[in-house]
Amino acid sequence: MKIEEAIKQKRFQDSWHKAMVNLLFTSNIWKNVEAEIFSPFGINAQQYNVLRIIKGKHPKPICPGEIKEVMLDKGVDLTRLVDKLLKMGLVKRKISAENRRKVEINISREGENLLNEIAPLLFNQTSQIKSRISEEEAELLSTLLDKLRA
Amino acid sequence: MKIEEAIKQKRFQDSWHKAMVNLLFTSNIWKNVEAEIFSPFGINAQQYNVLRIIKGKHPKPICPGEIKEVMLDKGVDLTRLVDKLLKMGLVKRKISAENRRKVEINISREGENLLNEIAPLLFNQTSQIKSRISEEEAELLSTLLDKLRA
DNA sequence: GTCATATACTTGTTTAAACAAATGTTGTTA
DNA sequence: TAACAACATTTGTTTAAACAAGTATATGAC
Repeated sequence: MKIEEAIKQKRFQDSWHKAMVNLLFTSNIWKNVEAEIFSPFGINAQQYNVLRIIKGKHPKPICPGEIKEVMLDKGVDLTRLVDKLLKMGLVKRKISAENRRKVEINISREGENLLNEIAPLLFNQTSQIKSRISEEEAELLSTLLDKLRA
Repeated sequence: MKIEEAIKQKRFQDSWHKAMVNLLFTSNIWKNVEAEIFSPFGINAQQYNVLRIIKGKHPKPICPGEIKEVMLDKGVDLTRLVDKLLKMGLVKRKISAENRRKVEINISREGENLLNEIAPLLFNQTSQIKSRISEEEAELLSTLLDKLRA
């Protein structure tokens, strides 16, 4: 469905404006799709991403500062986000022995299980996209988005 | 800058996954750009859009239900959003005489002035995009996004 | 060693999203 | 013309974002 029908707006200022509206609209839809995948597990996209980052360093521990560096969004409240993951039993947390300012976070067995459950569901979603645009088109889309940010 | 550098991630699952990450990342950046434009005026993107929708029907009044229909995001709390616009003196609100369940909203003179101040700033931002991608590329981007949602 | 500075998180507070329940109004139907 | 469903919006409550200020620890200059 073209963006004009999707948001019931006949005309746009110009092609660039239309593209930007489309960008926000489409990303919003994708966010909702992801949210529906995460929701049954009681987590959100941000928590999922943090959990993956923590798993990425496993079995070594990772500290909030390191997580923040890797994350797309810089203004995240890691303390309270990890609080929640801890409460759900998805991670373990302790103060570093070498540097008592630092906090060492590790993924728990339950955390790993959760990621293993969610991964195929997400993969499934992405697979549906494969039927809608070709690999070349996906690369082209990335290239255009890269140019857009410049 | 390519997405790989932008988020410091060397590899992705596949081209489709990369495109989706890029989509979310790029839309987030654009949202922040918009937020910086709106912030000095004490409003956010959602309030700006609602104000534009209200202006779009001016001088006829519009009711919350109508606004909701046109909006991209369906789960908006129109009551409290309009409360804020009212508090800032940007709109006027009264109960409909024909149907006392309905609320009639009109843009105020101050509201129109605000839109007139912000419009060129937004146009300026979009113009920068014109130097980064051509009109054909903008159309192509829209087409790819349309296919993505399908 | 002591003091200033930087680091690494944590806490507090305010503001906004999200979702369900409630209120008042109108249309419909037996 | 009650009774009931549908409608349009509001209110309440819980949960999460956002941003500034605070705490504890470490580092480095003198």
